[in-house]
Amino acid sequence: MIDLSFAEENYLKAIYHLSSAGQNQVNTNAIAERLETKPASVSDMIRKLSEKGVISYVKYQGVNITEDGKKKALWVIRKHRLWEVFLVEKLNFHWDEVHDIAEQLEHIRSSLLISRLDEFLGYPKFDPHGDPIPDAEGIISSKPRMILSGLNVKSKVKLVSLKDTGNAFLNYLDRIGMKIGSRIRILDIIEFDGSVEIEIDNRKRLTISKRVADNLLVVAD
Amino acid sequence: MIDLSFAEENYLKAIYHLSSAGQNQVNTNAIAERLETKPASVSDMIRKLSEKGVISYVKYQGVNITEDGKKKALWVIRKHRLWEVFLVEKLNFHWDEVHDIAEQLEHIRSSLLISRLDEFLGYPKFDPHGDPIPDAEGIISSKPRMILSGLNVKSKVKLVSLKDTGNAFLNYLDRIGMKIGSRIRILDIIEFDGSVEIEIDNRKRLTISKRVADNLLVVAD
DNA sequence: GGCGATTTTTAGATTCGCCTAAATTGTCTT
DNA sequence: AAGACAATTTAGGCGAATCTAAAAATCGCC
Repeated sequence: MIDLSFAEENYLKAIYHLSSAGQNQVNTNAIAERLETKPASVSDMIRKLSEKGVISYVKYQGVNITEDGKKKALWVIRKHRLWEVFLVEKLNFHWDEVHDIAEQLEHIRSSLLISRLDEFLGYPKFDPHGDPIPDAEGIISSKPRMILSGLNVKSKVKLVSLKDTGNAFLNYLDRIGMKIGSRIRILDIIEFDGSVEIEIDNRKRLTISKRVADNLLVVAD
Repeated sequence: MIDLSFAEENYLKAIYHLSSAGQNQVNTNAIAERLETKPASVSDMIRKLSEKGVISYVKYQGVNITEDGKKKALWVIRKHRLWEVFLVEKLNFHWDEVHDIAEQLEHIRSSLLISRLDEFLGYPKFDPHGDPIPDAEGIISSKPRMILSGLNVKSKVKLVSLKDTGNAFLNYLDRIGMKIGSRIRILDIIEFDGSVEIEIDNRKRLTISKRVADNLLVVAD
C-alpha cells in the first residue's frame, strides 16, 4: 500500500469530486480542465492510477473511481478540510483565503498529525465553506446539500456553503446578516424573476435575487 | 526571485547547517552523507544552486553559502522550528516525534501563514529542542549554546537543548526533574570521571555522569 | 616531488510529471 | 450510414532529481 505522490493525490481528488458531483463516468477533458493541465497528461496519469488500482477505466470511455480510490481521495479531502478549519479558527484567516494553503497542507503525510489536529479543533464536522469533513474512515455523515433556488415555499433549511466565494458576494451576505449556519425559511418565490422571499434566523425578512439564491447551499433543517 | 524546489531547499538547509557548524568550506561528501544521497547527485545540485546564486563554489573546492542563500536557508529553518513548536505545544507531540512532520511542513509556501502561526504561538524564541527560531528577517538573536561538560564550577546556566534525544535519555531527564528551561548551577566537577554535581532550579542537588553532561546544551543565565 | 588514495565531477540512464503534435476512436448530424 | 468534428490516446521530447560507472582533480604520505 504505497503512498501516492502529490500529483497523483491531486488527480484522484479531482476525479472524486467530478464523479460525486455528476455522473459516474468521468471524462479526460473534464479532469484536464479542472486541474488546468492538458488531456494528454491526464491520459498518462489515468494509466498510472489505474495500474495502482485506485480507478478503473476502459480506453476512450472515461474513468470510474474504485472503493480504494474513494477512500484515498476522502483521506486527502479530510486533511484539506481540517487544515482549513485550523487556518480560519486558529490563525484568523478569512474563509476565502485558505484554499491555496490547504491545498499544500493536505499532502502532509502523518495520520497521527491529523488525528491530533482533529482533536485540537474539537472534532469539527464542517469546514469553513460548509463542506462536511469525512471521518478517519472516510465516512461523510451529513445531509446532502441543495441549492436554495431549487427549493419549494415553506422549506426550512440551514446555510452550509456558498458556490460563489468572491468578495462582492461575501460582503453582501455580511450586510444582510446571513452567515454559514443561518436558518432560512422560504416564504415565497416570485415566479417572474425567480427571486426569493426569505426569513433569516426567525428574525429578519427580505427578498434575495435568484442570482443570490443560486449561490446558497443549504441542508434540510 | 523564484522559489526553490523542495529538494533545493533541503540541500540549501544542509549546506547552511554544515557551514555554520564547522568551517566555511563545505565539501560534497559531507552534504551527500547528511542528505543520504550520492555525491554525484550533490555535484549536480551544487551546480544548479550556484547558478541561482544561493551558493558560490569552485570546482573541486567545496561550497560557500551566499548571503542570499543564508537568508533563504534561515527562512526554511524558521518555518521548521515554528511548526515544531506548534506540534509540541498545541498538538501534544513529544519533542522527539516532531522532526519528520516538521520536515514536511517547512516547505509550505506562505509567509502570511508563518507570521500568523508565529503570533498564534506567542512569538516563541526557541523550538522544542532548544534551538533558536530566526525572526522574519532571518536574524537569530540568542546566546550561543554550550555543552554542560565543558563549563567551570559555579557556572549558572539554563538548559536549552539536548544532543541525544533518545528515549532512554529523555526518560532519565524526566526522572531527575530536568527539562528545557531548567536552571542549572554547577557545584563541583569530579576530576576522576568527569561527573558533575549540580543544582537544578535552586531546589534539587544531584550528580550526573559525564556522559549525561555531554548531552546537555545550555546558555549562560 | 611523485604516486596512490580519496574526493569530486562527468557521462549516461531512469522515473516522474508535464508538454506538443499526430494518430486513433467515438459521436453526431445530415 | 458516412463524414466531420470532438475526445482521447500515443509518440516523442523535456526538465527535475536521482542513480551507477567511469574519468578527472586534489590530497597526503613517503
